[in-house]
Amino acid sequence: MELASRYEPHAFEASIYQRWLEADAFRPADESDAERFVVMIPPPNVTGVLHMGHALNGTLQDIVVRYQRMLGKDALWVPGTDHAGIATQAVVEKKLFEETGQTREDLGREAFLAKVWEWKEKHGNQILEQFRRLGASCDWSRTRFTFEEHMSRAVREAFVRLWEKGLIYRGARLVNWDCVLQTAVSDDEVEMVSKKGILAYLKYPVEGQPERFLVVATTRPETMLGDTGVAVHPDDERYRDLVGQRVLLPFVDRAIPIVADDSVDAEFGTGAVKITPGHDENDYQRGQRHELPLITILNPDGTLNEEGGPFRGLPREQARKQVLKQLEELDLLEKVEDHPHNVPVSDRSKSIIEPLLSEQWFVRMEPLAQPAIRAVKDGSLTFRPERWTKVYLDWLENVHDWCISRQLWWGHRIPVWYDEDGAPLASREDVEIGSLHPTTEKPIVRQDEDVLDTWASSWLWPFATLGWPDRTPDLERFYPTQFLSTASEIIYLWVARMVMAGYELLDHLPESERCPFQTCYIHATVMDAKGKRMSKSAGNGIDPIDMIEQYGADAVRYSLVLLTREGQDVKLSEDRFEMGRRFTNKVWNAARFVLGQLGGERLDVRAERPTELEDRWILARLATVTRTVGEQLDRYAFNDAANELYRFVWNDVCDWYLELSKSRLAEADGPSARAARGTLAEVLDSMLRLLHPFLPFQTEVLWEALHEALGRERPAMLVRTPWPTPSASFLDVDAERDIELLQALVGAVRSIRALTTIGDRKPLDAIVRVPGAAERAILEATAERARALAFLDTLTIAEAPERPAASAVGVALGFEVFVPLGADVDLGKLAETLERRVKKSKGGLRAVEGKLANAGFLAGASEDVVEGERARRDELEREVDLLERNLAGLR
RNA sequence: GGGCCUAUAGCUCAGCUGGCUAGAGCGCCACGUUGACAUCGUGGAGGUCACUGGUUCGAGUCCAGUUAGGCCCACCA
Repeated sequence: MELASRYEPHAFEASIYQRWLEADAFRPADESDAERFVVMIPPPNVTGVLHMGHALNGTLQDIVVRYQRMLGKDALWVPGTDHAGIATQAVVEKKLFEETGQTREDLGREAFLAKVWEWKEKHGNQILEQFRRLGASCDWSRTRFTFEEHMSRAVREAFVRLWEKGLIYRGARLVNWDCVLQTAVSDDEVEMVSKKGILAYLKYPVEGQPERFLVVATTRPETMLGDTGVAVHPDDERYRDLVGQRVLLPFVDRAIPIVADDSVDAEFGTGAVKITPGHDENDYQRGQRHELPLITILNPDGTLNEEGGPFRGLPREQARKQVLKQLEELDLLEKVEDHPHNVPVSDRSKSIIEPLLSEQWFVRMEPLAQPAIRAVKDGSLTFRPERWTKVYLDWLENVHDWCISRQLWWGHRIPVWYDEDGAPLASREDVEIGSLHPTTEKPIVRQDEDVLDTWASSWLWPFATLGWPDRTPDLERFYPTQFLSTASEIIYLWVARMVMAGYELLDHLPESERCPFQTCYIHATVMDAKGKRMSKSAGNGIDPIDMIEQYGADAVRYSLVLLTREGQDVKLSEDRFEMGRRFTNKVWNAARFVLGQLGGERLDVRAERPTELEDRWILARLATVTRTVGEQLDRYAFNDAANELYRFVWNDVCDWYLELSKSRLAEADGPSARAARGTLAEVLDSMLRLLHPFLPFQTEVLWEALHEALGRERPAMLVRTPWPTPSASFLDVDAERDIELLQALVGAVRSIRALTTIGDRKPLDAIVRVPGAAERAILEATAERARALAFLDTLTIAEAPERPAASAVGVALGFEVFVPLGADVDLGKLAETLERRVKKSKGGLRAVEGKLANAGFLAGASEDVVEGERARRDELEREVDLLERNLAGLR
């Protein structure tokens, strides 16, 4: 096939992906004894649009899965989406309101849910489509959705099991109330945001002591209407006589007690704090300690209820202003100060969270946490980077009960039914209204209205996707999984809970096999160029699909991996993708060059024995790189592997091997040319395989072209081709060392040539004197190719220069380079160059001598190492000597 | 308040268990190619490795402290 001179990703990506799908290339064999390797995608929200975090995470997972597949394992990557209760419901409600002016209540539960499903069917696939654009090799036949029928069964099974063990309870608690979405949200969905805020000093008249006031400081004056006490520190002299007395609450004329409580900080504000048990977690606890009543002053929508006295019906923000205004009019407001403080904000609606007393369902977490803690302690679960282990453990060791009920419609309905007296019944199956409660024998009258937190389904993800609670073949075969890659912010929300669920619910397995994944890899957070987190609201996001369209999926993948150091957040700007684009272009052109050389002739690559030093060298490098990259991928060191390949492809293959081969390839069909072609084909073959996990599309195209160029039959697709094995027979230490000599020679000639002119041209020939006979032999053998690389017409390797009168200058590494008589060498610059090199070499010499002189080093180092250092010292000494002689000669 | 992370060339970052004569990519300067590479190659300038102490024969690398930036957790009204 004809290959364009520039890699054009769009010409291939879609069709290559289609061919993978048609070949069913991403699906593990139905029956196989091969080792398995399983990855579960962190299901993105159905409402989601691919962002850079997804793109990075998708790339990393795909690299792992493709690599493992090539190793011959049954690699399975299960894709899917999360129904994301609040987020999705909010999207659809908003759309409904915009289009028809209706609310969900107007439609009713059934009809509204139908709308959400309709929306999901229409838009819910977008993000998975986007994963395909990236090249994700998921087994799409196993695509799952957290709200599908099967998941509902799993969710109910889990709920009922926990219920039966007494781990689920219903209780009145202060929960984080989202007044916009009108639902409880969990602690983990609340974000603390720093706000300007105020600190208001309110004067509460002391009962029975006219003209005496107790001043309390508060950031939320409107909650005073729910006050049921005032607390001071027991040791606070100022208020000692007031403890046990009462103050009169303005507006509602309620007498509330003054109590002493250790939790009060006498230094803060006035040292007196109002107690509002219904609207503050601390106050709730103080209220409990002092047996104070609890008054709720808000409606679920955030307006004041009948307890609000004159402010009833006002939204809380307005109530705050009104309370202050009217207190001022009554002369009960001492002052208002600015007071920056943290305010809880809902992740979803961005509205300020209100602590509100309500009836909710909870899961007792402490017992579930124990096995999850053991999992990391006994090594069943490893975090990468390791430091996240501590974050995970800290949370588990101080875990709070989990509020699992949500006042939403879009979600798994809580599988609890009540009889006419309100006695609950949890059931795996739907319970018919009117049937009898098995224990109370009273008729069932209703199902609980609430639904479960989204995470109450996604915590079952690693096994429910495989068929649990049924003991399906998939579950038997693919659980537990090996690798989970996700974002740090969901270690609590998701990762820890999955581990708990695995241990708790997969009780048919021995404990050692329950942990849902072996390695939890926490990927970098993608920041913008200024180091700010990328987010839609900040508008600083870079759309991965835009980048794919601009640079190609492979380039985007490679750029992301090159930029992402393990454990290090990554600052991203658009121009960073240029790096990946250049690399894909380089690979493309290197391949194009090689393919051009092969030219359709049927070549038995392996039959061609290497004839030259550089053949042996590049094959040795290939063997080393193959081994190294394999090891790096085994330990999920993606960035290291990408760097290794980058250097190999660009510096070794392109800059050296291809260039060295050119003069040989020119001689049509000699043994050297044939060996070069054979080696090129061998290197390209392995290189494409090594690069495939990173650049799946491009390598697949080139793979086909390679086999065509070799006149072979159409091969298996690269996606299903085995990973190369590092060939031990290629390992060749001598070749690696000798090529360094050659590279040094070329470097020396190049640098002297740069400083030399003949008229207005550069000299076209040079003579190099090499000190040792062994080196000379090597260099003579490769002089022809070195000449080409140094842009010379002739290059003579000689023991003694044949034209001794020529300007002789030593540059580096033991060579003396002579250029023709009449050449004009920039002596000033040359001297500078030499001086720099002398300085460097001397520095090196000092270091080596220091090492050798050093008793500790000698004692700690093996004889080989010491020997190496000695050789290095001798070499450096020669070098310094030569350089200094030449420098002296110059002057 | 507790915990974590980061500080190395103009920019973005490598530098694993201490041996470095501190690297890469981009950018910049010079030269060369334009028959694999709307490019590529070669050469070069540019760094007291945040600061202060310590451990060591030897510290960018380890320890302590300081400073600056970022993140997470936490109930200061």
